[in-house]
Amino acid sequence: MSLRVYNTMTGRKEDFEPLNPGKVGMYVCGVTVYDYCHIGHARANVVFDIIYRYLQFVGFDVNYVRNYTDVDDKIINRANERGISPDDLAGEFIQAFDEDMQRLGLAEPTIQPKATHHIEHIISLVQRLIDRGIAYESQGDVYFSVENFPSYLKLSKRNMDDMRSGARITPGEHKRNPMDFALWKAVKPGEPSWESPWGPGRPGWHIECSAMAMEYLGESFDIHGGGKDLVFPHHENEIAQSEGATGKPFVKYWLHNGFVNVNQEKMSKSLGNFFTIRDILKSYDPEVLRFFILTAHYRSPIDFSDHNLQDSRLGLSRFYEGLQAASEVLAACPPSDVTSDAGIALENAFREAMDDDFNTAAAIGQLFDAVRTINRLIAEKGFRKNRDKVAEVGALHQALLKLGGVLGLFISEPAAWLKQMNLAMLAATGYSETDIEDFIQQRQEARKNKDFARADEIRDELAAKGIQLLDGAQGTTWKAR
RNA sequence: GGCCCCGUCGCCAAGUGGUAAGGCAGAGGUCUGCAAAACCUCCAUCACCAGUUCGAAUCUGGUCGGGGCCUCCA
Repeated sequence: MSLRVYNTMTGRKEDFEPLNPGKVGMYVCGVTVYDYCHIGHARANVVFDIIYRYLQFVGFDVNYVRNYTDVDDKIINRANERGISPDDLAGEFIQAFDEDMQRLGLAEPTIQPKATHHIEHIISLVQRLIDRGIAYESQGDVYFSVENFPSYLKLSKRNMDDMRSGARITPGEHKRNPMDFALWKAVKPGEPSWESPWGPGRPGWHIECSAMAMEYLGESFDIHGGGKDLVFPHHENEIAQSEGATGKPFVKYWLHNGFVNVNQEKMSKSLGNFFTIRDILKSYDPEVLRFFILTAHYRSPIDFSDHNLQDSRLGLSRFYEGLQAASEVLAACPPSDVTSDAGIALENAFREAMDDDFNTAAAIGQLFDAVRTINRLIAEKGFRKNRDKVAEVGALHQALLKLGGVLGLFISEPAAWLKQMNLAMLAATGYSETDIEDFIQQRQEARKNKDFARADEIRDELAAKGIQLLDGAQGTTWKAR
C-alpha cells in the first residue's frame, strides 16, 4: 500500500506521486510574526511536522520550506502601538516562534525564509504579472486582476458573483474590481518600504508566499499546506499569482489542517478563550500537547479542554510506563540471538495507518496495541526464561521507539519523564517528595507489624490526594494522577 | 444568502460498501494481607426518516442538530 493524501483542490484522497520521483517539495505557510503563537499554530505546525517526518521516514528526500511573514499591516500596527520598529517587533516574535516550536519538539524545516529577504523576487513576480496583463498599477499600488485569471476560486470553490456582492473596496484602495487584491502597496507615512518600479512600497499579503515558494521549490511543487482558514483568500490568491505568472500548475497537493476549538467554542480573542503555546506549556508537558494533537486526524476539528488534555496525559503515561517496564525487564534478561518479527508487523500496521492520509489517530491505536502486548508478555509466568517472548518484547520496544519517533513521541527517557510528571502532579497536592517517602516508611512499619488498618489508612489518605501507592516486589513506589 | 464540514459506546476518537480500532471511565476475574498497577473477560449497529444495494456507519435524497469560511486568522 502506498501513500494517499486528501487534496483540498480535488476534494478527495489521491495517490501521492511527487513530480520528481523520490523527492518532495513542500511549502507550509508560517506565521505573521506580530504576536505569540496560539494553540492553533501549535496544531498546524505539529501536523506538518509529522507529515514532513513521515515523508522522510518512507524514504522521500523532502525539501520543507516554512516561511516567516515579517512585513504586514498587523506587524506595522503593533510596532507603532509599542513604539518600536516593525523589524524589531518581527525579530522578537520570530525568536518566540522558534522557542515555542523547539519546545514542542518540532524538526526544523529545510529552509525558513523571511519575506523581507525576498523583496527582489516579489517585485519581479509582480512585474511578470503586469507584463502578462493580469495585474495593473494604480497610484503606486499594484493589484491582481481576478477577471483576467479565469480559474480564480478553483481551490475554495466559490462563486465570483456571490463573492462580489459581499466584497467592498476599503477607502484608500484603488481597485478596478472589488475582488482584486493588492500585490504591492504604495508606502504610507511611518511604514517600512522598498524601492520598486511603481515607487516605494511594500508587498501585499499573499505575494510573499508565492515568491518564496517558487524561489526554493520551483514554479511547480508537490505539497502546500496550512490551516483551513487559509484556503480563502490566502491560498486562492497564491494560486492566482503563481499560475498567472508562470502559466504552470503551482501545487499538486493542497493539504489543510482543521481548527482547534476551546471547550466546544471557536477559539477567538473576543471570547477570551485564546491560549498561547507558552501559556499552555506552563500547565502541560509539551509532549502531552503533541500527543493530544495527534490523537485526532489532522483534518478534524479538535476540542481543546482540560479534560481532553488530562486524557492525553493518561494515554501518554501508559506508553511511558510500558516502555519503562520493557526496558527494565530487557536489561535484566541475558542477551540472546533469538529474533522476533513483531516489530516488523507493528511497523507495517503503523505505516498502513499513516499511508491513509497521515492517520495519526489510527497509527497511535496500533501503538497502544503494542503496549498491551508488551505488558501482557512481561506479566506471564516464566517470561524471563522464554527467549521468544523476550525477543518479542525487545522487538516491540524498539519498534515503539522508532515509530513513536516518527510522530515525535516517546523522545524522553521513560523513567525521567514519569518522574517529572509525578513531581508536577505532586506539586498540586501540597506534599513534597520526602513527605511521600515518609508516609511509605510509616506504612511499611505498620505492614511489618501486621497493623493493616493503619497501613490502609495511610494509603487511603494519599489516594484521596491523588497519590497512588504501588506495592511491588522491590518495595513500594508511588504515582500521582 | 453562497460555499464547505460534522453528528460513531458515559467522555475522547479511528473507520467512505462487507458486517463497529484504540484510549479514558465502568463491571467481573487473576494477582495482592487488602489494594493499586498490570493482565484477562465484558461493555455501541453508528442523530432521525426514506431510498440504492445481496449487503451501508460508510452511497443518494430529506429532516433535525452543531460548526467553519465568505473581513485578519493555523
